[in-house]
Amino acid sequence: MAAKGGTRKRIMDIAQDAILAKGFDATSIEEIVTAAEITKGGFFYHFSDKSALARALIERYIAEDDALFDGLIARARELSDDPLQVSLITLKLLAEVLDNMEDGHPGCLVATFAYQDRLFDRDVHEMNRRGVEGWRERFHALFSEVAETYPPRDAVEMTALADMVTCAVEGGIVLQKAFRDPKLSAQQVLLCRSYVKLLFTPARL
Amino acid sequence: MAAKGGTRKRIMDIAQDAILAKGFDATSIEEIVTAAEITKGGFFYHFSDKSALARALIERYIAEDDALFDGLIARARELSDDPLQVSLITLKLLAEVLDNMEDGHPGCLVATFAYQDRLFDRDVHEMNRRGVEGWRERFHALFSEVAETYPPRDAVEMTALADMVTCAVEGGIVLQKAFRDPKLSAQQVLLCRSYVKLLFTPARL
DNA sequence: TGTACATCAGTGAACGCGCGTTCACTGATGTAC
DNA sequence: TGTACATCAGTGAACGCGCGTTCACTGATGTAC
Repeated sequence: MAAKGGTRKRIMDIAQDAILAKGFDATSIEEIVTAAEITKGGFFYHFSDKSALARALIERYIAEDDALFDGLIARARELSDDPLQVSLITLKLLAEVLDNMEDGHPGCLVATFAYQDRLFDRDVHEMNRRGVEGWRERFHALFSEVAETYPPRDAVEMTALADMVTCAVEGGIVLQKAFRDPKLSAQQVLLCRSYVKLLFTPARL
Repeated sequence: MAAKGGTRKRIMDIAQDAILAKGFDATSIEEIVTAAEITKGGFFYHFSDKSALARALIERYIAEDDALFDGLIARARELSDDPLQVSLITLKLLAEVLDNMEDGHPGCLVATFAYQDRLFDRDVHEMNRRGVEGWRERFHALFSEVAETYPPRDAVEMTALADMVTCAVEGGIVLQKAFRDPKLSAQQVLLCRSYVKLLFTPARL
């Protein structure tokens, strides 16, 4: 028997793994409860229906991801005062986090849910949107700060540049799943970092 | 009654739309045949089982995508002899194609299948891998050619740079679905283009 | 300290529905002689 | 030109299985007096 409150978390962990490998609809409650070593009734004690599971998963996923990004940015700010360096360090730290995941990133719930959005209600859509919006805002703030000091060498919208980080991660995960190469998303984040460096570094010779 | 061979294509078109909006498992044969105005028996006349549909879809999707990329690159080569310009024109043309899709890109089958790979057999995995590999090879050839003439301003693997184009499209589609903003993937391709420009353009002052 | 009751975290059996698949059959078109 | 047969592109009914959901019940733990 797991610790208090352990069953709910175990259900969610098992469900998330399966959903990221097969999709939401193809992941049955039957297989979840078998893996969690409970009965179907136990599942419905914790979640009123299957869509309540979806809401709980996306909510948790976004909260964890937000905390991760905030942690990386805070750490980068400890390591430098220069806004460009803070951005570059953040992206390096993000690449390291992705690189250190054994077997690579298991997949982004936001991407899965976005690609299966007909299955979900307005609540889930809204949480998903707020998720990507949160990432956008964080990187937008970072890059805007850089642009105040270092004029960009090409005309680029800071919102699009902020989205580029998310794209590198999301696109990298898709490629990494298709190629079965766990290093790809970290590599793409580093490429994004290289762009930020070239874009903002002043010409010195 | 549709033209000869029309039913099979109609089934595939309807199925692809539904799969890109809900996932493979959640798309039932029942709903496909209803929309195609045939019976279930008719479906099984064209496809031995549901997984044969998956194979046919991914095969067609990759062939169409390959043809699209080859067309864009060929057109860019008509417009310039300079390898850097060919790359930049190709990326601009790609962004225009994405931008001209009303309601945005409906979603990439390779991404859907990659995110639901537990549902499919080795055949589908292999086709998926060859799909992303084809895109990688095309852009790798393009960028390698550029690098021979224009030394890159940052140490970057040409394979990773080639994957960056795919990432911009794939990541852009994920964001565009989450934000419900159809312009996002074209924007990300243009950002990728800006990176290629900065990376290879020689310093002139 | 003992008893009564409430809450928590499930069990286990049952349900109806929709799914993928099979199969005998059919009507229209194409081909051989 | 007419007839016999084959193939194509499906129809329509039936199947068994697994799915999400419900519900009456249970044993362990917590709280009130």
